[in-house]
Amino acid sequence: MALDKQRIVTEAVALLDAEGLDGVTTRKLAARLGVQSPTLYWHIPNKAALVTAIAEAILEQQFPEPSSPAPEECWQDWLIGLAERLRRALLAHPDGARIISASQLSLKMAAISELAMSTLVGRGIPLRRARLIVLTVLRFTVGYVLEEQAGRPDADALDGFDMAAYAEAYPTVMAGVTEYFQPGRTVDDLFRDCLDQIIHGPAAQSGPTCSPS
Amino acid sequence: MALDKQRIVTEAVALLDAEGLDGVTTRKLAARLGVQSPTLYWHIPNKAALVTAIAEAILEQQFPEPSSPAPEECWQDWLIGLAERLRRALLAHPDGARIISASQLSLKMAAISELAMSTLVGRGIPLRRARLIVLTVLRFTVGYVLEEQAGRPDADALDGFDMAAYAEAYPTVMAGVTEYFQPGRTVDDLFRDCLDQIIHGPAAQSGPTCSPS
DNA sequence: TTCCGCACCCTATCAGTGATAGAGTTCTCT
DNA sequence: AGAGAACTCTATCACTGATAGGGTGCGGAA
Repeated sequence: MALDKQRIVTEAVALLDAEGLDGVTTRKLAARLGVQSPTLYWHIPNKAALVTAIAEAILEQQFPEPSSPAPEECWQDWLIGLAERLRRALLAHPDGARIISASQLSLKMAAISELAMSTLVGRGIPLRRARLIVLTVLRFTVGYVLEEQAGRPDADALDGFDMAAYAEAYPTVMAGVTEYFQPGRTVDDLFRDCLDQIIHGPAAQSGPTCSPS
Repeated sequence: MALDKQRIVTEAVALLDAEGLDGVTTRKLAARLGVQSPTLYWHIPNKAALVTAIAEAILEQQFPEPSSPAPEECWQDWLIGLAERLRRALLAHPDGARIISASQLSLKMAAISELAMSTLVGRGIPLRRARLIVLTVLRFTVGYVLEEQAGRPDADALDGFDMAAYAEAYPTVMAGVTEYFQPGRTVDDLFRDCLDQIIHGPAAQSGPTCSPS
């Protein structure tokens, strides 16, 4: 089978799924492709470019077409859906958020921004506010998933960890998490509630009110 | 001079300032300390722990004491100030945001969360809302600075880049940035405006209205 | 005073990383 | 048939984080 950039990136994503970002090494990737590692450099300038290509592929997978604008639903719900799709794209692969933030100059990300901003402007939102909202939502989403995917503490870091002391030192944080997850709420709900906080503002108490404007 | 963990971390931060995160290598760090690299492993279990220690040091520098709660100012402004301090802490060193997000189980970060949440709860905000607000603000801030500090595209990635095509493909994004920075606004203003979006909600048009509740 | 043991630093070395130089090999077009 | 582009190879570089294991010096106990 011919070895082109397309096939390299596809296999790189598979390797990513199997071993995580740190496992994506030129040698392992070449081995999977039945080739020696220097060969990759004929098709790809360097590893940073490879990571960027992986990022584009991950986004492409969840946002194939420019993603249709909303038909008749309010822009708030639509934007929340967009952010949730983005989050799902990042969560779909290990270290997804790290990859996106490491990739430089993602065109796909720019396309998402463009789509979101133009949609909001089309709904009558002033340009500046549209920019602020979209920027806030997108960067929040990346930051959120980044922490969500953060390597769970390995055994070394955990043995010197006193759970009881932690709970005592940070009681409010502790109370906050136990309170939230009490009634069967999930981490997806938490993300959703944070988005509501951004988009609907302080008024919203979990639920799409979709006030005009 | 005795070589303890304190001195190692201090010198590591200096090395970070000089060469960025990728320049922080065990050998270079050891050389600066007048020592051989394996010596470091007597004081530090592995490099991940070193990065975590650097993260704590960076935060400590900007948040020395638990950071006094607000005396009489409204919590909105206080929280914005807190986020701005966090942003400044991350911007104060190269790759600051990357370091924070790479560090696992930061106690200093937990302390900041605790401070923020307990302050809001003390002002009468319900526990769940306080958690949502604080979580949103903190993760947004990290995501924001992360992109802010993202390596500007190196010359290789830039030569195949058509600025005109970019402007044509993403006109709304382009218009948004030129509009925003037109009247002498800075990136600090942009961050501030995004925070307003989160904390004051859609009503706020740049300016601390601080409505009750 | 001797001597054991711990704290600390060393040399030597490992496996693995991204990347380059330069020598084949094939495939296509003239 | 032959030139040259397209592609893959071997060999090697400079570095990385990390470990093994041997020293050195200073403590306190005998």
